[in-house]
Amino acid sequence: MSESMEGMKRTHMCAEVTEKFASQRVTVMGWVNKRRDLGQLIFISLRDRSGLVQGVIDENSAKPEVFSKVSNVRGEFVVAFSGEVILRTPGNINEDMETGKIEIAIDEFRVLSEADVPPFQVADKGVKEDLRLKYRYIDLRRPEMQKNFILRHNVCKSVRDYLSNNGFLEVETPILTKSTPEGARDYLVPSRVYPGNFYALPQSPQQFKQMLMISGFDKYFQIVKCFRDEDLRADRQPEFTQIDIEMSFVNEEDVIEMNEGLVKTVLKDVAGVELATPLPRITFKEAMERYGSDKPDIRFGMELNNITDMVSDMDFPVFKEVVGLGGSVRGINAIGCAKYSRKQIDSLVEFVKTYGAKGLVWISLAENGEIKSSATKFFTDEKMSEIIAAFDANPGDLILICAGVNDIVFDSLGALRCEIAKREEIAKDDDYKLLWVTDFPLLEWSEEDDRFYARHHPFTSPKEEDMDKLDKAPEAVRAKAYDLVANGYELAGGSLRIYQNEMQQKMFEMLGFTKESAQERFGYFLEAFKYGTPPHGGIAYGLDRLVMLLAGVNAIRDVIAFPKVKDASCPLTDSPGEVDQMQLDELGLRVEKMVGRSESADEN
RNA sequence: GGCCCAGUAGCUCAGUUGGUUAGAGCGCCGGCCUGUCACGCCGGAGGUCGAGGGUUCGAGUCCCUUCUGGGUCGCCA
Repeated sequence: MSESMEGMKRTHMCAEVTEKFASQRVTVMGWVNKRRDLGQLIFISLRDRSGLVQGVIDENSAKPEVFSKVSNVRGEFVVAFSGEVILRTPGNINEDMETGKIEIAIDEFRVLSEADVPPFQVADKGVKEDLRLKYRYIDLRRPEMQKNFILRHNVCKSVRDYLSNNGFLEVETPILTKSTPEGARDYLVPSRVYPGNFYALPQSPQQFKQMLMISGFDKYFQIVKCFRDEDLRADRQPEFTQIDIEMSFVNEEDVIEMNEGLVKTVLKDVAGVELATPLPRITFKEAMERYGSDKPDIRFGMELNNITDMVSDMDFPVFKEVVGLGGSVRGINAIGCAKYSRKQIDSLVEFVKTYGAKGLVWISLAENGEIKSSATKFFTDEKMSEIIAAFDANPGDLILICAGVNDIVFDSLGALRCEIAKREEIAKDDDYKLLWVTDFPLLEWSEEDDRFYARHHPFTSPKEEDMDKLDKAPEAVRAKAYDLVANGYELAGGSLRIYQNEMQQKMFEMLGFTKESAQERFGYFLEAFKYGTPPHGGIAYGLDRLVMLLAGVNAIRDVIAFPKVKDASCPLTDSPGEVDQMQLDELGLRVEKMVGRSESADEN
């Protein structure tokens, strides 16, 4: 039987009831975390967003109807109780609880809402993802999850405060907008008024924020949902949140400096971390050479070492072949990994194969000085010593070498050094190592489509000093683009934009657009540039990733209240779902192929 | 679309070489208990071993197909 809360008013959140309220009467409301029933004495551990507080009731001094209500509650019932705050005797203090020095002597008790036995307990650890998400509202009661969302709120607040204090305006941009087929797949929304026409959900408010610069807002930001219909990962959801920023009359230095202030402030505000600025910067080229990645994790070393020249004279087919093809031979020194068994090394070989590598050549330096290798017979003693010296390897180390075309070698070794760091638990979650990666290539050649694509987006400005290469060697042109990288994650990415119409036309031309097709797709945007465009640039952060890093979790699902699962569906609402024929008719849509989700799921 | 891992009680898991009636902890139900806080003690219920097919005298265990979830490659201007 549930009761009304009429006449009862909550006076405190659970965790607020500390010893300073001793002998005061308080009223708390929340969920029964646990009932500990000792017969004539019952303890109720009550939970709300703030934490826990314990209520106690003694059969001998309590009204029988109150005692009976308390003895009948179960976990997750929503209850309210009032009573005097009493200090616990020294032997009964719970040091692990904020409110462990007191308890509430219950004299009034109401069951506001009963609860079925939940499918899993709030205290359960390691509950499977699909179950957690199906009953997300219960999952979100877990203190770890509540902590994540309080953190998320604090991050947003810190960002808003900092940007507001620095002259930024938050302006909202449309969610129903126009499809821009460059880049990720769009989510489409059919138009009722114009059957056969579609809005697209924004992949980012890129063009709108640039038009806001043209409008003279000068400094804009928005904490905004973005949508990309691509496959999910631990750090990728189809809808995610960006901290989107754009500034006028700035150069790269201005944008970088402002953002260093931002991350420094956020880290200090929410995590108490002192971030040393200015942050290190490396160019894209250097990031690839040293870390095999454009988002290097610099919490640990194991940098890549190019030994192509050193091995070019060797009569080893694996090396010889790639050197002949213009590829390279590079490796890393996995410090202290000579202990790896053959099986463990084989698993590393399998690991790099997923990145397209043919395999790994390894040299293991045992503690006792013995040297083993997967290619011993091809190495002279002299060559072996030379390579070991090049990697600065000592007894106990394991050298892992990959040969192939550069892209594959970088991908493989870049991922391998992170994999080894993970296995060896070298990197700590609360060690935040941020850096800027700069000087990205402007364009990327697509073999498949036989054309260039903008690596960042088609509004990114080339570097002045590379302008002369635009026609002769487009692939060598660098962009005024920068990424903020933290612990191996791309935390933010941005650029200075093209603000001159001729340059923008030129860019479209290079991307293979005809004047007409550029006009058709981006006409409104090009038009806007004609009416007074300030030089501008900006950046966008993956808010979910930022919060994930600060929360010390390894999937953005844990910092998104109602996330999607791997196939982009939602186990809680069971979306996406079919719609009525009437709705389809109204939109002028006919479904050709239907793949049911619910039917197949029900058969299990 | 590819590859890898997992699926056994409500939850988390164990289950040997294929062999008797599939177990544990938590939770749940009933009883006892006045200082618990992972309360304790006694008793009980609860299983399509994800599903389908196959091999076998015999399958949770082996094989095939499939579903669900996770990770990842491709993809993500």
